[in-house]
Amino acid sequence: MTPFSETFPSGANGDRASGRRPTMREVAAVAGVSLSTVSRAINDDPKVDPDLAAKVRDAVAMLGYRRDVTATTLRRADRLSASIGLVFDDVANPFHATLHRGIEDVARGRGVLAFAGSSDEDGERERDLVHAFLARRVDGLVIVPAGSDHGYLLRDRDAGVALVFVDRPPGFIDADVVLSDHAGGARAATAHLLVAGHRRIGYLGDRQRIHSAAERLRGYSEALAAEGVAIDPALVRLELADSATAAAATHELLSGDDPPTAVFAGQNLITIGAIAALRARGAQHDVGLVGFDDVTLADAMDPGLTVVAQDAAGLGRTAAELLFARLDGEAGPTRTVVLPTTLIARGSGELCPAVAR
Amino acid sequence: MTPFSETFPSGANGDRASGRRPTMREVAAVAGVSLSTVSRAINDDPKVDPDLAAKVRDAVAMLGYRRDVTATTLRRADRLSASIGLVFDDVANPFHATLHRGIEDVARGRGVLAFAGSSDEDGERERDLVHAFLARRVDGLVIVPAGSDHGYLLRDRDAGVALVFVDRPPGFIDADVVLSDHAGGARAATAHLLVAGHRRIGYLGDRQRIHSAAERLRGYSEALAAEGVAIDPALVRLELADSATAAAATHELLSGDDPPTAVFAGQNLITIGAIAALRARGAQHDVGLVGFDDVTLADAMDPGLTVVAQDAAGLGRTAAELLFARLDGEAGPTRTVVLPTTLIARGSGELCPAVAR
DNA sequence: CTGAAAGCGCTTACAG
DNA sequence: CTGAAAGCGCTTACAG
Repeated sequence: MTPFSETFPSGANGDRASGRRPTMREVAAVAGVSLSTVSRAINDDPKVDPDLAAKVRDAVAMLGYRRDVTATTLRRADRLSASIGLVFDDVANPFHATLHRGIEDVARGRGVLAFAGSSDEDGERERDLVHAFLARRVDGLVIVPAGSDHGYLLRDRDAGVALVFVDRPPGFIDADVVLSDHAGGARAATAHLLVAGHRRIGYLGDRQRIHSAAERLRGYSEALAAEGVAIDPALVRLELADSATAAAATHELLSGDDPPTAVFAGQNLITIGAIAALRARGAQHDVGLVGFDDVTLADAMDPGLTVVAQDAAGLGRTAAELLFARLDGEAGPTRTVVLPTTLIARGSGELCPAVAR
Repeated sequence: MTPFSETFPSGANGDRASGRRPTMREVAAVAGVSLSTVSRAINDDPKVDPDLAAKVRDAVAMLGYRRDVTATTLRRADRLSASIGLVFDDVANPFHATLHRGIEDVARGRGVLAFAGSSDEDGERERDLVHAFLARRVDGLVIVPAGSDHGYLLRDRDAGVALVFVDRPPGFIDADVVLSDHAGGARAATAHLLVAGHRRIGYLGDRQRIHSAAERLRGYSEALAAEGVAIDPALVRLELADSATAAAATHELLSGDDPPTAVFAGQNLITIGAIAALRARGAQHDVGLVGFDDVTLADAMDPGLTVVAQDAAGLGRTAAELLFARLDGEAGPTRTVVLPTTLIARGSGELCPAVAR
């Protein structure tokens, strides 16, 4: 920006900068000590003479010096970068964003910063992201797995990269895992509807290749079996990936010969689709509904929406704690932590079956 | 993990790793060429002999070599790290998370990765985060400003760090800014209620020190003035920071002598509080309501929630585009881009004032 | 306790 | 077109 900037004709972007960051060498010159002493002082080495440390502190303040962590990482014996990488389905998805925050809260306490990226549930994008993180020397990775084979991480795990998988287990690699109790939550939701007197309970599920979706279907089935209620395949609709499909499936279920008196929606978007269908039919006060995953405004609905809520922030915090334990040198066998879900009754799950059906 | 790991007694974490990542030097040895040639081949330098390039490619594949971007950054003339830093109020906040995704989508196209962090609307945390990002040599920063003085960034801007502020303008620094048309959106919301016949329109606003909140109040005032409706201070409640406070303020407004026939809620959480209050009074079909910012399930409410929606993903994409334009060397004066909002009518904003009031 | 020197993994003038 | 050498900003044995 200054007229003299063209006196630095180095790289293509060489003239982007009109200033420079001060280096440790310059701090040493100003403080009148050696580079080694500056490094030690900045790293709070207790062996540094207090007077020299003060001189360094002054020089740092005067120059506005800030350490270059990338250079530090390159030279340190442990090669730690104080950075981690996070792979989500989508950073904008509320569940994943809350997970993100849980991880951040724990990382912040250790001065660790997080790269974040979205796989869009594509295994190849997951791997690309992971490789991009590793190229930037992250100390560890928290991954919501999209792909089904994580063998590509074996070499890096053996090189010391800490690894934690969240929400779904990884494939072909042994690593720490943090999960919600999907089956237990689905069991609780279904049992809740059974207690209200429902016997014909529809199930709307996501793609079964997704671990959590398969687990939730299992929970639904187990709860019915526990009460001796036979599973009617006509009441089960799977592979629903968005709200529109879920709404259509709901309409189909309710238009059948012997329709369900209640519906369990196996996921956020599915719940939204089910609500839309129920409202379109004016049936929201007649058909019971429990959804998996909580939603904003759930208690402002009419009736309020009963859900099974996951502790997304808790999943994130737990994942980060496992990750840092590994970085701290914990060497035991890998662990799988399962966090409980919570049923929140708000009205839609407490509707009783219509008498004259 | 191997029994021999204690033969590396270097750092505290020195025995964490049982393997090592291959270096460029090892690739050179395997390929039988010099380090320089490997570097050139990996950087797709067209001057490298195709035969040698092929040898390098093979060695890279055989060793599973991946470049260390931090070392690259240290040595490159332009010092670019292909990383940027993002500061949000809260990565878990839906508006910010969507902003995040918009930025990611543009950055991904350039092979750039993003660090993300939450300021919790605390200026000091914002600055700490920014400094932590800069210590990791980010090329640029996208900041939703929490603090009011960003002079601390002047030196870094002059050193070539690209800077874009989103959602609110920065203080004491000249930089590119991307904003929603908060005043215009609020004007449209208020005008929409005026058209429905409302003359007594309550306003529920956030803390006025927040730029967007002040702008929204301005839009409300201007719309009333344009129709010759005097502003009644008794109908305006400001400094509402959460849903509970907003609900209480709504109750107060509606319990007054000459209550409003409609309410404009100046923000997400405020809207949720207003809905809760209206429902608690059974007034949701009588009192008009428009909220600023869209919400999940808004169309599943009864009545559907009319809102003024921001284009959060568009704000993010625009911010990233401005950032990369600067990194590409664009040197012109700083720009402020204002993105329009959209009014989405769903029912609550189209209720007419009760006749006998 | 302090400093001079080596070197982390790369890129890039500089010769050839 | 290729290689040997210097050096980015740091940390860390090694002497003193």
